[in-house]
Amino acid sequence: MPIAKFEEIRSLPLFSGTRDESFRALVRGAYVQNFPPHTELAVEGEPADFLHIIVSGSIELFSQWQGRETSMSFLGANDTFILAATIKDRPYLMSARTLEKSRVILIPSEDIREVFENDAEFAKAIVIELATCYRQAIKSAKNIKLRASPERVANYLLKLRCKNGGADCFALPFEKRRIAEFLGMTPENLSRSFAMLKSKGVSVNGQEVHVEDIDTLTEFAHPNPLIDS
Amino acid sequence: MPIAKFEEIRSLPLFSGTRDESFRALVRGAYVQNFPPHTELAVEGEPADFLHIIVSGSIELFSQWQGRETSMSFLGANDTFILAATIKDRPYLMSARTLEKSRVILIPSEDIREVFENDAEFAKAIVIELATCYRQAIKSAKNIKLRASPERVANYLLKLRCKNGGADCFALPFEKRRIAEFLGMTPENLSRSFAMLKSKGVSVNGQEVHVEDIDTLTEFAHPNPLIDS
DNA sequence: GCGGGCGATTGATTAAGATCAGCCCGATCA
DNA sequence: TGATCGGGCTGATCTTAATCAATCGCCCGC
Repeated sequence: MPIAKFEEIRSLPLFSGTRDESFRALVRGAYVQNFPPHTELAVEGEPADFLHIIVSGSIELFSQWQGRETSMSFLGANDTFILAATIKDRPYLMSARTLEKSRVILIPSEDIREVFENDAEFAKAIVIELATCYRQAIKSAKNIKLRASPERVANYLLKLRCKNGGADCFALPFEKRRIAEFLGMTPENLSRSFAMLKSKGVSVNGQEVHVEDIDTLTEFAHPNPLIDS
Repeated sequence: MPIAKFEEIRSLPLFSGTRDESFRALVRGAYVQNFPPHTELAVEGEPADFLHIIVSGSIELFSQWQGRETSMSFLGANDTFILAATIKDRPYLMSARTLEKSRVILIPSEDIREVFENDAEFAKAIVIELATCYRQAIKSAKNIKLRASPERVANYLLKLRCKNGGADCFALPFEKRRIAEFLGMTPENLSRSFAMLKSKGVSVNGQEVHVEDIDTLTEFAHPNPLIDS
């Protein structure tokens, strides 16, 4: 594996404090892999053999039950999954698939657990990462349980706008049907939500979003840092 | 604070590995408090000044948005909250209230963070605890997003039965309206779900649940370890 | 023992969202 | 260039769940 790639990983919050020795132990058994779009990298229920770190591309975490499917989250460069399963040595709770061509580092779970035992700094970094994931999961649950679907869509658009530096014009990052699943609704209803949000100062054409009246949209969405971070 | 109480706490997974010195540092600033039923111990949005550990009683974590409220989880003896906020030094994402008379230990967040920095064993224990909470949150989200409400009720009853050692007769642990909120439905619909589950071999009278046909109930519920643990 | 209050239940109604079906449009490819 | 396929849109319909309203039953205090 190219040294340069590891230097990049080394600087991630998860590894920045680890001892050189520990980092080398992690790297030793690790490998990088390229995946084409729409490839399953992990299947829920299977043992967590590797911690995954995304170098580039984007990945969807999703779950299934009785033939139904729901999107749990979208991940991008430098994100990791699925840490909790690795640490606890328990099966994955979610499946993972690439949304586009993606490059992923895989580190054997056993190595992670061993370094975690011996390197206090690494353990602390993991705590921070897990606490962040946990809080994100809580926010997501609040979003689903407390808001109706057009409200979720409105807040999602506000968050996207924020990620795009506050620009009033930006692109949806994924297919609409993925976004719909993530927001806990059908593609049809996402479409209808976009239609009704026209009256709140948003227009969506294909992947392109135009926020024409941020105040009206914000007033409708009632964004809240304890949900939308 | 009575020494005996701390001995009990000392044996919790979260503290069992910590050095004596660290444990003493944690105990030094801690105090125990009794709360009457229906008392708010924490309000979402406020800074996380204390890690809470429940000695006895039961506590509900809940959230509000725009006048709506939802129950996020129920906690009992030896459970802790809200660890992630304490570690990250960020505001609570959920409010907490007692459901009955409860006894709670409060440890200043700063002490937790300091010991966390210096005691690797404590940090590791926190990782385990956080990973468990995270996985629980994911399971809960899957439950809400993938299942219709009578399915959630059925699986909730199966879980209760399991907690009661597999007995076919047991009591609901909380008021029905709390359970309804937790399961993401109205009390009316919880009532209707109970009524429809009669045909699946369950009868609910007041707080008393009677599982008369576990096979039929199970077949309807399709319990799954990746959701119901 | 008698009201009063609250949670639970039940039925009627309304609203929200899912499903189904038909159509459009742009990308792809023969 | 024309055919095909898949994603997305839209309207109609159906299902689910929320809301509203009335009643019941139980606990508690007077």
